[in-house]
Amino acid sequence: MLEKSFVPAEHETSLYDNWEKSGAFRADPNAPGTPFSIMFPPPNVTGTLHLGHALTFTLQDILIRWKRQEGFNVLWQPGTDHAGIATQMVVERALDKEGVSRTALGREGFVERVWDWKQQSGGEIVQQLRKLGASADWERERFTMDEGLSKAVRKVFVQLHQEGIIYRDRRLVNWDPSFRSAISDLEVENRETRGSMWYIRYPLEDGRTITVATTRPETMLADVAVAVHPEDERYADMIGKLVTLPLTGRRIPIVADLHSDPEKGTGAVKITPAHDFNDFEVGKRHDLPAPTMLDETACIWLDEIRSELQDVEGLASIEFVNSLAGMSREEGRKRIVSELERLEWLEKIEPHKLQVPYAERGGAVVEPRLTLQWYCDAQKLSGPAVDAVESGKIVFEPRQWQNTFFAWMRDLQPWCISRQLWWGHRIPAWYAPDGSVFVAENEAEAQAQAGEGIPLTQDEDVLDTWFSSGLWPFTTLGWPDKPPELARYYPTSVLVTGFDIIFFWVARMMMMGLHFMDDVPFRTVLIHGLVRDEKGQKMSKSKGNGLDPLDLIAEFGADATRLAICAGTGPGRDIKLGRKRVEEHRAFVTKLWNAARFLEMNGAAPVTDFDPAAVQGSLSRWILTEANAAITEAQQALSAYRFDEYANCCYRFVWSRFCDWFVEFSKPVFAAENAETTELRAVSAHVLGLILRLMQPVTPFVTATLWEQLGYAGDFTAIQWPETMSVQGAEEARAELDWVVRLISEVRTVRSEMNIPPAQKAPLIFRDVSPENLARAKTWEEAIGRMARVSEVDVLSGDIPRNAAQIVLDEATIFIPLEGLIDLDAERARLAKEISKNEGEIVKVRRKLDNADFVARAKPEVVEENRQRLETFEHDLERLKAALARLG
RNA sequence: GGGCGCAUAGCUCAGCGGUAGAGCACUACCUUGACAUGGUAGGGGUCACAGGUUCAAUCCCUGUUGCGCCCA
Repeated sequence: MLEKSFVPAEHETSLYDNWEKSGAFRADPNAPGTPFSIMFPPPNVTGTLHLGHALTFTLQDILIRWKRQEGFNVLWQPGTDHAGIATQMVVERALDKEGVSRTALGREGFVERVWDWKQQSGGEIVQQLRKLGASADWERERFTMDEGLSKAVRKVFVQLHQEGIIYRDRRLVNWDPSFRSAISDLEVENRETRGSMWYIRYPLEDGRTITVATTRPETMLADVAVAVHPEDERYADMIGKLVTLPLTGRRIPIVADLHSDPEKGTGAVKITPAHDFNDFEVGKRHDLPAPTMLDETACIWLDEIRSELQDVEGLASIEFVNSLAGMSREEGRKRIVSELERLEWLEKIEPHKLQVPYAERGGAVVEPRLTLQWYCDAQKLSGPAVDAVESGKIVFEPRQWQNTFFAWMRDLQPWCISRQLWWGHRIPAWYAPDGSVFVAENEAEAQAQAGEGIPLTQDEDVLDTWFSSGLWPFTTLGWPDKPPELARYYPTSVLVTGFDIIFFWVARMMMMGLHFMDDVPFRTVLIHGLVRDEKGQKMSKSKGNGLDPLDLIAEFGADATRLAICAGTGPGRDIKLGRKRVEEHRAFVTKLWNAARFLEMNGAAPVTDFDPAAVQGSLSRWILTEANAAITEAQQALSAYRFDEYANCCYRFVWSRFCDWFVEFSKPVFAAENAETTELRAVSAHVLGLILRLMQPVTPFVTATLWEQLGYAGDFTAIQWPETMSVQGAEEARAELDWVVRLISEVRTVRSEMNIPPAQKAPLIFRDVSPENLARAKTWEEAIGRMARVSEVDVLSGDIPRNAAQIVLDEATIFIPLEGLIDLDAERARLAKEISKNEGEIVKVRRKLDNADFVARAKPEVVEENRQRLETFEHDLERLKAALARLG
């Protein structure tokens, strides 16, 4: 006997453990079946489960479980990435607490500590994903720093280097002065900030001055030119002249460059190539030097400008500039501005809004910095990826996201892949004392290239984490070896991820996959939205509006959490989620549980060899037909990645059909104990089984619990997706039950509107009823009686009852005599309302049909449909009017 | 500044060239034997605004407004 209610916490853990132990999630490349594979978007190894994970992994699990049921050879490949910066931060922070510094520990010792950390507390998230029910093949779990994946990374690096796609270059990068590392331009977030525009006068040698406007006055220490627009008449005769830079006394030229916007500021801008991306380009165009004046921590650093410092009375002072050394950029700015003010070279300060680059991780203000780094020429890899999307080999779902992809791919910048960190894949490049570089998969090969006896040192830097993530779809499958799973599961079927990761990861997997595997990494890219709170705000720790999915699971169950996510996931749309939403969906789990309990109490149990085609009863035939429709709809919804429709379809069938009508209609049959009862027990058990199978992808726990406790045959993890059944007399059964449903609904409505207490039963007296419909009413008399509070079903003989409510249902008029109970005025008002509704419709339909253009041009079936509607309305109207007339 | 998306019931969202829908919330009634995490019924919408195309527009096109996101 099932418990009174389903308590998820009592079942989830043991169910999941059993599934995992039994190997239910295991992929077998040697087994038959069309492959269906999904790669985990690897979460950070430092990560803990948040709702964004819950969303993406729930959707993936739904697809995976569904495809498993459909008999595909399924692989869901799990794993985590090593998250270079994040992990290094976590471990450094732990070391801080012990009073140990990273540098004191040394590189080897530190990396060892990171591995220790990973062993102990890394990968918490993969445990949490189990709580969600994620049915990944955990035996295949991979980590981007695994030996196999690391080997692949080295191989890829070496090959791309040989192909000239990876190279070393000295150019500006986004530099995080707090981590002291280069970061990707994708990891920089530009925030609009209120700042100032400083107007500084630079003196020409002829006594004139030119005023430059800048948002970064401190970088003037490294100015190498002033640029004006070539067509700006104000400055035309200054081009080519020299100005003396205040503070440093350096003499720099005024150059003409299109970069200067005459509309902005004064139209004259200072050029600091080593500290601004635009200025860097200007510097290249005019062959200007690019001295740096900030060190790796963004403090003022004079080594590269010291030699040119000069004292100029009232303008420049070596002593002053020297006093700035080692100051933070913020402090340096203050000192420089006040010195300029003191010397009267500062013209004015205006409030100004500007974009300030912040590091997404850590939040430091990013500084452009001129360094030597490794780059990947992504542009050379991009062609095939763009082709793959254009030709439809890769399909974005929803499709519009391909535009975002194209826009980024068209404007690809060289990808800086080196990071000044210790945790990550160390760059496989070795240097000889003379500076020559040897790129090889290991030191021995590098040594062979360099020649014996040449001392080599390996590059200190590591690779961007996304470099290894980009290889994920094939390195997790064993590449560069060629194990069977690589051929079997690559290309993968669907990639599921949020739109925020299209550039970072999706595009890079495409480029790498196509280059090294010569085939796309996945066929479909399913892009979903972000999870927001109930008010539509982005969830974040600082706002404190975050919701822990583990709390939701603990309180409402994993099934309810998954249902809420599934039902709320419209195509490509953000999903608003709160506790209340999850609570609502728990009600559905409960409803299903109770329906199953009812059937169990009434002796319904699975029957082996049950044959839907042999079913006789019309109620049974009807519910089987409805089940067929639900199966088809669910199938279509999932095929189209319409998770909302899939959930909706489950709701409609289980709640609005199965529970609301089928279960209610079956009560008298169960009570009767006859041949029909036996059949109905088998049918209801069968349909419940279909429901469990239909809903397994979204609510695996409650469905499995019911499956096992009610004694359904076979291992739940191996159950199949339901197929539609052939049902005899489906149309007749549907016509019959639909009529009874309409009758009950009408009677209920009338009684409710007349305020007739439910305890007061009343007969139904039919007039002008067809023999067929009368027979239906008689067959279902007991159910009609209970559900519509009807005492008996009769045919009118003799006079029309006085003081009766009247219902028009198809050909029949039905009287509900309620002498003394109904308010005749209310009944008149009700009928009048019905009449006016009908009349309104008739006017609308007539207007159409009277329009010659409509009849001539509209599709014939539309015209016919409207004629039918008119007929029905007129027919009902006539009877309703007669009913009203009878009341006097 | 460029691009994209959204605007439908109080809320969250489906829909879509021809009858405007669901869930929640709300109102009334119901402790009837699966379920009060429930049942029954009901109210509630110029489908943002203005043009256009069409026999017909919530739906397609153009513009406007408001909101959100991405890129510069």
